[in-house]
Amino acid sequence: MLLSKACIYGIRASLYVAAMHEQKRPFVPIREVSDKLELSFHFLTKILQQLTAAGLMKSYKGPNGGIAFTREPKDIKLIEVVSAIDGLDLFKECVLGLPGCGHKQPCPFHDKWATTREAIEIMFNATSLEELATKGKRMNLRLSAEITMDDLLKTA
Amino acid sequence: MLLSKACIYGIRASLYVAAMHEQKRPFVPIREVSDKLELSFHFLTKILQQLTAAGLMKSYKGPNGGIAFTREPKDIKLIEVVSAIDGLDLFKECVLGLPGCGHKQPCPFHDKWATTREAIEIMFNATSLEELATKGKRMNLRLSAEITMDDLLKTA
DNA sequence: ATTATTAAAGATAATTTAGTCTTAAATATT
DNA sequence: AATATTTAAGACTAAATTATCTTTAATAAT
Ligand code: SF4
Ligand code: SF4
Repeated sequence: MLLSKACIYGIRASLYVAAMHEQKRPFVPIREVSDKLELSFHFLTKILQQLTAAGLMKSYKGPNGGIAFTREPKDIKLIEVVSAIDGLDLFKECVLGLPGCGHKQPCPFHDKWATTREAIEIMFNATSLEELATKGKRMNLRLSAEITMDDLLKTA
Repeated sequence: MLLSKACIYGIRASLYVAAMHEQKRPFVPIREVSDKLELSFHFLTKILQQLTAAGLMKSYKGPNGGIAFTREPKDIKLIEVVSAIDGLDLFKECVLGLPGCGHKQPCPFHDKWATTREAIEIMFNATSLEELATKGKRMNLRLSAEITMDDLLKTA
């Protein structure tokens, strides 16, 4: 598995919040996100705390509170979410798990892996939250097992 | 992490056995592999059993026993080792963990991920054990934290 | 002030992955 | 036949990840 569950949930939640942001509703309660995406509320809370700790989101307690991005979703790349939750190891590590990739003597897989690894990094680096959220809305794609963007926005 | 530890150990062990195969020493005791690569003998045993169960290796008990590939390492692709241990989910799954990738409505990440995922699959599909083992020998690359091919072959 | 709503924090539990240890079965050597 | 070597199989333990539950703190509305 490329990304941890926590990271996947964090990305999906980020895409939901980004979609709401475009609807001029920047502050969203975590409960709403967890309900809509069918995620554990408490688990998601912890994950989103990592995003606020990383400065990607801000939070506000109390009625009408919630979470929101600190910057415009068009300026936030997916890799920032990945970095805040899983870290950047995926883009630095040896595919064979050997320590000191890039410093020490390479392993036989190095050249091929370095190329592939970079493609993965570029994918996350070149994709903004806004881009995916917009595309999701335009094409009514899904953010959950059976729930598409239309479903999500309908009852927002 | 792209591959599980079990899968990583399985690949590293396979590369060692492939290198020995080229030295006209097809049957290698598991203990030798675990010692050379600094892996847990029992853990590695279980992993290699998956490779024999998958028909990739054969084993022989008793003195001078060990494991060996059933086919020439030049005809065995890395993806076969990955498949036997981690399965092929990595090459089929949604990057966002949604079920039914390819059948159900896609997620917003789909197009980019499908491309990257294919690059990963090609990497494992287009690389043979022999290729990496030979390259490792030729360039004295490492198969363990501090142990290069030369070290491994020297005391074989 | 009181109450309701919300995120933060922390304790606990369940699951999966990783790793260890023991015993059994097969084979070769003597 | 007895012994040593080696893989197979299974029980067990440890660690990491995933998930749940409870309590606390902040904020708003009444
Ligand atoms: S071979 Fe390359 S990818 Fe693998 S550990 Fe060495 S430097 Fe890293
Ligand atoms: S968006 Fe694409 S990659 Fe993601 S689940 Fe759907 S089909 Fe799979």
